Amino acid sequence: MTTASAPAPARRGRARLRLLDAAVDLIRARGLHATTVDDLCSEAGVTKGAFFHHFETKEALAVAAAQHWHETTGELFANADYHAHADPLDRILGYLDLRVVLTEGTTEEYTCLVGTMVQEAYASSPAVRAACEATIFGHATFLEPEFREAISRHGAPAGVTARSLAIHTQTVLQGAFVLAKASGDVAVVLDSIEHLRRYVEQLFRPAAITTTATTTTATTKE
Amino acid sequence: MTTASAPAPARRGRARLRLLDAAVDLIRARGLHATTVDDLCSEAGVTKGAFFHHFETKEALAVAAAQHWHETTGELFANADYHAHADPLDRILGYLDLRVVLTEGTTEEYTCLVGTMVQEAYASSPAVRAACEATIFGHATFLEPEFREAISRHGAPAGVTARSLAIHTQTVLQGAFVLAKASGDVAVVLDSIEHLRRYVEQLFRPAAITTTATTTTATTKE
DNA sequence: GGGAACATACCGACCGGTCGGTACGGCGTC
DNA sequence: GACGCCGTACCGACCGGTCGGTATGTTCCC
Repeated sequence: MTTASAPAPARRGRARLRLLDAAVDLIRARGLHATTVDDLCSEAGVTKGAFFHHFETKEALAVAAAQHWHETTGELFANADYHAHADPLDRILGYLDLRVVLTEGTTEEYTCLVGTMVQEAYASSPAVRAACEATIFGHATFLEPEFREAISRHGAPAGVTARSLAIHTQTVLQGAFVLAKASGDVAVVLDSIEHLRRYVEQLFRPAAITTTATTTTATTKE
Repeated sequence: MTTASAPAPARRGRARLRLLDAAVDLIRARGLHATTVDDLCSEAGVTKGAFFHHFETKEALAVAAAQHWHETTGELFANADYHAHADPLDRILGYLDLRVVLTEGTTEEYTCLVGTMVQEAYASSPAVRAACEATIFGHATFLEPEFREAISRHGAPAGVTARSLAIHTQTVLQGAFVLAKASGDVAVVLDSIEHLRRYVEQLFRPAAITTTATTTTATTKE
């Protein structure tokens, strides 16, 4: 067999990654408990033997999937081009714009793996809970410097900290995913991001928001 | 055995309600799929025969539990005394104060049943999803008149509707529950409610918020 | 006495996990 | 450079237990 030829699928050595990708897809759609090991194996195109060769238990796969999710999504946001803005507020709004773009596709495609998993596992699996916590709050930490710089540049009301704002951003997104799953409509995500954007702008650029204004920026429906 | 004496628990005739209460407790702690019918029966102190006498399937119990949750929590908010405020903004802030008070207890005691269930069931069970949607958005509808009156009295930026604000309030709460489960700390709920309160105040009473002020209202930690 | 409200025993499917075995690639040896 | 060797990756049949659901009583109340 050739060493680096193109068309050969080279299946061997990829079972772990295929299982992690399958886990991200299936768990987001069905939840952790409803996703069986056999489901994951058939979705990944591997056998049960391969599964338990790479992961000691199903719980261990869930932990690894959370880390995998953290790495892949972290890479996505780290490479985004909204970081180019000079004003930290523009970077924050650019982040929210990116979150809007990322709502393309079906519900199970744009919602968050760890937000789904932690609701099921927070009380039953300390390892999964900790992995989800690390992912969510790690992402908040990633966003924190932008808020810190925005506060030092534009000021902020008493009690408003960069960390708290970064976490609140994740709160709004996770909550929006819950309501999107309940309604089957992505519009609620876009609406809540819009409210969050308005809150941030009011905090750091209060002149831009005019109460009872007639500015034609209504993109949300209803 | 006496017919209607006081200390007798009068167990007969209450299996359905006991099962619904058990479902609220167990599903919030373990999730829907991880909660078995046997778990529910032993928690409720009834047998499997009673379970399937009252509910055709486990899914039917989940739907009924969502409705039961809707009724009991709806009663709680309908009877709350924040409705006495004359200014609709005060009623909204009073609602948020009540949500803060309701975070007493453990995580599984203050989090939301339907927010937990819908994450697992939105794709697999249309009936459960619809029941959760009705509960969440029904509660938003309950809150909507306050925002409508606040807008008509105080004005609002373009694109800000009463329904969207009521839904956004539920978004923040549901998201806060997700992060509270991930961190095991209720503080994130209080912090996000504080941000939401600040957003609402900025919308309807902008003079109250002073950027870079030194007002000593810092109740959140960190 | 008849029907609603339970209780008890049980079933078949399924699920997480095990285990003996196989395919493959690299590496030292002569 | 062919060969033997070994460790890793992977296979798939199988097992013990669990789960949702059923069938068949039994009890209570009108």
